[in-house]
Amino acid sequence: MSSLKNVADLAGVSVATVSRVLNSDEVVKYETKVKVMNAIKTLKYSPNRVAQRLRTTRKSSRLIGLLIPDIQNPFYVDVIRGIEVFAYANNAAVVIGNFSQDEKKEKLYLDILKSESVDGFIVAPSNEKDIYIKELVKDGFPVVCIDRGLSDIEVDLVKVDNQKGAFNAIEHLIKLQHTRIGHITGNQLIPTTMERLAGYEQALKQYNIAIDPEIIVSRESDYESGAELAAYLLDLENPPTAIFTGNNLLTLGALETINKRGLKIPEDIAIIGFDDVYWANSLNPPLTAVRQPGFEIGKRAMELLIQRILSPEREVASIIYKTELMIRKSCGSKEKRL
Amino acid sequence: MSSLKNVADLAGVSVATVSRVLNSDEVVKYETKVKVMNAIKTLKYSPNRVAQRLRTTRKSSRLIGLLIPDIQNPFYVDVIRGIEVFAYANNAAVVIGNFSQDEKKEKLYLDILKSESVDGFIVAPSNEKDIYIKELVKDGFPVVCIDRGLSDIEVDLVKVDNQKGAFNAIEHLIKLQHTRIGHITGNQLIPTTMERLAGYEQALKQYNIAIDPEIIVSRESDYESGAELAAYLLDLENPPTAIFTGNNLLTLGALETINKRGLKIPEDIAIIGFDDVYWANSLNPPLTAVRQPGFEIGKRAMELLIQRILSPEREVASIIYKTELMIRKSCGSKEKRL
DNA sequence: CTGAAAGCGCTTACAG
DNA sequence: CTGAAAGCGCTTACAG
Repeated sequence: MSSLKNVADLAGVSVATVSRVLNSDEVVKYETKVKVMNAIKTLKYSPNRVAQRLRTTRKSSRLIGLLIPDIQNPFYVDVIRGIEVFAYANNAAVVIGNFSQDEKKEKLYLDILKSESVDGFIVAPSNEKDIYIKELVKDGFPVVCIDRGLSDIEVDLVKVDNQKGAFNAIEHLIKLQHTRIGHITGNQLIPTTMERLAGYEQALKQYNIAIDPEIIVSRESDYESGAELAAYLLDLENPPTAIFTGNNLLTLGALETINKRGLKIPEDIAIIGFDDVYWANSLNPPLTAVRQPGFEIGKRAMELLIQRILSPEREVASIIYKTELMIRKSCGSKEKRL
Repeated sequence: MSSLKNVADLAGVSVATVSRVLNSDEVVKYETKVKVMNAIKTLKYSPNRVAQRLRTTRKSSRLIGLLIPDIQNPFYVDVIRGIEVFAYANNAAVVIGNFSQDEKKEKLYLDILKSESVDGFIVAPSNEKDIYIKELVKDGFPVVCIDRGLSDIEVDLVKVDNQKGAFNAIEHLIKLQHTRIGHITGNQLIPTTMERLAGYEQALKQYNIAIDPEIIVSRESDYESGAELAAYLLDLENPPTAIFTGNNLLTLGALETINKRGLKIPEDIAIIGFDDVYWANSLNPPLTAVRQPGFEIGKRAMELLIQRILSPEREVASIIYKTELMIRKSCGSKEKRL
């Protein structure tokens, strides 16, 4: 790979001049510029991003650090796609860290990313008090949070109105005459879990349905928990007629249990999930779900991050997207139940 | 963030010495080492990976470039997980490029990764002749290919026996008395597509079933193609009784069409897919599929890459994993059909 | 308009 | 056993 020096030699100018034309500094004379451009072309020169990054300031060639709790969750792959498309358009590369909801791993990745001098971070904090992320923000690194915010500290945030989304889901179920609605929540340390639970409770209250703690169950936010907690719910003496699952993975797990028992959806048990998937129609019956715009969330987060890098002093932004209730067939239809 | 210089000053030694203890150079005197260690601890010093990378040689702090055709495909997320876990254990970070089967984007990412001075590449070439990847190999960069090889050039490769996997799938169908088996293949420019097609044809031949080109259909390797091609197959005057789909996305798409038409699986139409997913049991009925060990593939690729970086001259390795036929319920059972 | 020089944070061959 | 110095490939303030 050729260097600035090589280009300079070939063009018969100094490295400073070459650097100037690369950074489109207006001062350089037209003829010089042409000579340099030609040299660049014949050497197929392209700047070394590592060297650029070692300098304190730079305008382009960014590297973005991404800290994701679980890459197996399709919601996050949508987010990643959004980030990546926008990054690509901005000549930025992204370093990815998947910490699997493991704080030790989160810390290690954070350290690696810091020492890679990334220009900024996009992270989903493991919880509201996440000290590592807080430290990052305090230390003045550009960071934007996705999906989950941070308490007691100002930070850019892009997420969804979880409470409203859950409320809509439960309301939908209620209008379909369900009154005994179970809720499989995610890990209760994760802020979104609590917001969705709040939406669930709010809907029940509003429609004067008593909240029964027996049918609100919780463990981790993963597939196995979904499967096991669904089994628990179905084994109850007075089982729910509908289940609201707190995320993608939980939904899929619950579905396994329901299928395994040969239960019919929605006749035997209705199900509505938080998080939509692009293959919701491949499920039988198609899944009714609360859709988060993952791609848009990623894209917006990347935009905010670039802004933040450019103007560290701009006010903190909090972008709350609306969810969309994707009504398909897993909750039944009004006619049927009436 | 503190630098080598800061540590050196605090410890009262030169930066060279600090660097030596960091790189556990045996020569440094015990007392000096202790002083330096303390300084490192009090300053919470951690080396700048960018500066390290700017130096030509280094032993740790690697950066790995990953070029993936489609992050929406669950197979690749398994691969990524495998890569990432092994990378993490080796203090390596991974920069990810998702090129969506778009050659322009592939080229751009490759350029970015090169100028980030990554220590090596793990890539799934867009096809066997992929000139960019070939160039990379010729230029002496450490690269290991996954899923798809390269023609006319020696390169480390980790993949699966696609032909055998497809053969097994078709044989399974045949033993279940299916004789009219449709095949929705992926993009025919992708090597794996052709290998799977070869397995399909081999099985039919071996069991003396005529190959009917009418029921071998192909477009892209994505969801929409799966949905549309399944519709095409089902609309045929003499439609197949079973469909073999060439990958994950194709399977999901076909499932949507089958569900939409209210067809029963496996009674009305049997389906077997290449690629398993962790939520295959959440499908109704559970999907019979050819499983590729994605996680292991990723892990192995990362191992090979590290070896390659350490000894660029070692012989080229070609690791072919076996697939596993995951028999569930989407193809019916022998008893039923007999 | 252009060049020489300093410096970003490291590592390592060379002296001593 | 340790330090001074060169150099990796850039950018930019300072001269001219």
